[in-house]
Amino acid sequence: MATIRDVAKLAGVGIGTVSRVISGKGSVSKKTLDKVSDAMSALKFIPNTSAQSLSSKRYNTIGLWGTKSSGEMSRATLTKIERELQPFGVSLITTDGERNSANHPNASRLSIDNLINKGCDGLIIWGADLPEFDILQLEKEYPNIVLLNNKVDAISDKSFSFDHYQAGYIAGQYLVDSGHREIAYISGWFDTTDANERHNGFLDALKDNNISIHKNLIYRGDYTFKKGFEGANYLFNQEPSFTALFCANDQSAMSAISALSSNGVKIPDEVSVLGYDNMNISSYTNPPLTTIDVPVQKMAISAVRKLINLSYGAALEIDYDFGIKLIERKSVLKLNRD
Amino acid sequence: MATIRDVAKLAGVGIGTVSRVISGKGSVSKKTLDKVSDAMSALKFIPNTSAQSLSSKRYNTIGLWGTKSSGEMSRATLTKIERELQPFGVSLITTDGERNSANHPNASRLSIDNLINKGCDGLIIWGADLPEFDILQLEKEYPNIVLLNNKVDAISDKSFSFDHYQAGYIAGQYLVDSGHREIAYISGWFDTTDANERHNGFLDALKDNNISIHKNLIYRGDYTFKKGFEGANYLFNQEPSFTALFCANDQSAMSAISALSSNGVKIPDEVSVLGYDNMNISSYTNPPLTTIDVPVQKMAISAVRKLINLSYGAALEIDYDFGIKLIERKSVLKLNRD
DNA sequence: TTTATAATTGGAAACGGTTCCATAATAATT
DNA sequence: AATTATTATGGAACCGTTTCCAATTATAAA
Repeated sequence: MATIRDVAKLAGVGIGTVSRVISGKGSVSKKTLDKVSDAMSALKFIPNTSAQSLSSKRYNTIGLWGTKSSGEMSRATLTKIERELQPFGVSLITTDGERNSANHPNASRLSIDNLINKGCDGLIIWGADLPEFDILQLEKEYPNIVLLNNKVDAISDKSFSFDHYQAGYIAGQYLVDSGHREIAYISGWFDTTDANERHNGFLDALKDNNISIHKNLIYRGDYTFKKGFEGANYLFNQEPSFTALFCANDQSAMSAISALSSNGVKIPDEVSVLGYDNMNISSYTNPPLTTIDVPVQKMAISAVRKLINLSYGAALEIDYDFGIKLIERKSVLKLNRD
Repeated sequence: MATIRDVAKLAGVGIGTVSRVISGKGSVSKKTLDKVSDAMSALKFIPNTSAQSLSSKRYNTIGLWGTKSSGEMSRATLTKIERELQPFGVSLITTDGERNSANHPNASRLSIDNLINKGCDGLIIWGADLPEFDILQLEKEYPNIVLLNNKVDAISDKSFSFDHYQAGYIAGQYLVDSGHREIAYISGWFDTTDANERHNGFLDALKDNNISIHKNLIYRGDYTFKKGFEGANYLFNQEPSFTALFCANDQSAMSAISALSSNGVKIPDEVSVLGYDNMNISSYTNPPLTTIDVPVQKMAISAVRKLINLSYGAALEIDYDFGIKLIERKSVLKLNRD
């Protein structure tokens, strides 16, 4: 591997000049620039990143910290993030982070520190696993962070999240507006704030309409296909019966539809199903799934852009507004249409 | 940030000793080890990775190179890979690689070089985008690579792939054995070798049974839900009719089932559907999907382990055998059972 | 006790860049 | 032409480790 000194020698210039050529900063005359460029390609010179980072303290890397429970981030979203980074020559280092637990009360922070120590110029904290206090603490020590799918008011400019309460509310209201009164519900986990908000929003909408869900018609799921399937089978055998089913995410909604259908239930004629997320696949279920659109990719993109501004002093435009959209397809029947 | 010299001074030892403590290599007496450890934690010392890499030429990072067309690698698989790496203190850097094209005949190699220059000890080349010649060339210059979902005979010990030809064959044979003669087919893209192998295997199985697919019953898909849906609708309107449909992956199979069902076609009674991949969701379709299991995660894990051996001189056991399994669920009807 | 052997230790040199400052070459101004 | 401002340039010092070797100390053998 050729070094900057080899290049300097071959080009007949000093190492400072070569460095200036590499970085494009500082002034170099056209003539020397050519000489150096030639030498660089003759030697197939490639700057050593470790040396660069060591002396400049810039790592050209950002870290993505998230846990299994951060939610479904598809490869596609990851790719979008990488695409934003690429023009800046920055790469992405991903981690499967730890959650805090009884035995490891600050496992999360430790795994974050680990990531930072790998050499990151900034961090995307994805999901709402980390207690707010810890986030604020972290942000104080290490300001180049950005929250994805989580909101902390004190650093709302670094938060890229979605109003899950409002979205849950809209979901509930939509079922009511469609004339449904007997409503069943397959929930998700309740270990993150966004899950709780969605839950509360949904329930509040019903409450505001003087509707309550019969306790037999609530099934505690975990966002998986499996629990959606099992949940729907469970609910199918419960009393009272119901005309609509809200699922905390599309995955459970899809498998709930399958379960219900295979029990001979006609959807939406006999039971309406409302999902949440708007996954790729949701347009291709039978019937196509009516669902709340959660624009993860948009949020992710905004988050990285903000992080780029923060970490590299760029001035990219940032979008903070992720409107709530209910995508009407065919899985919810309007009972009051006749 | 405390440096190794700060630690050395506080502990009253030389920097070499501190370095030995950090790495755990070389001998250090119990007493000094304690002194140094104390000093390290007192100063919250954390070794600087850039400096370490610069002088040791070890980066503790491996790169994952793949393109959109590499196939569906879920976040779950990525996580599995990270989990294998974690015990070695190695992290993963992912890239959305470029494919070669007319204007950029060696875009792939360039983006790979880019990744290498970021400082990787090894590389996972995921998918079969890269021409075999380029792979061999790359492997010569940079032996720490491993192929995932691709096979190059000359470096079969570094190839972790699945016998797609055989699997395709088994799929075809299964439909025939189940008594199907009128078979339709939604293919995938044909731009990677594995896609072609699967295709050939499937067709050869039919040929060996003297069955040919009517040209109207072949739909060229692209592995997406969308094309699966459109394809099934297309085929539904074709003559002649068919009793079985093979889809090149589960995604298209799922949406094909939806499309067929919404046209009133009973599955599997009227049309059997066979998928390929065995995704998470495939057990929860209606009916549950019969499909070929492609153990991506297993393959990925073996690949990383091999790469760890290669890059860090470990001696992990490697599994090269990824058996082909056809998962019988409910979407294929046995016509000859009566 | 003496000698041979092994374990421990310190620190200079090297890794390959960036930064910064002194100096040289040019250009602009008077 | 002399002076001043600007642009170019070289290279020492530094970033924070690892590596290696010489020197020291402890241990075992004679």
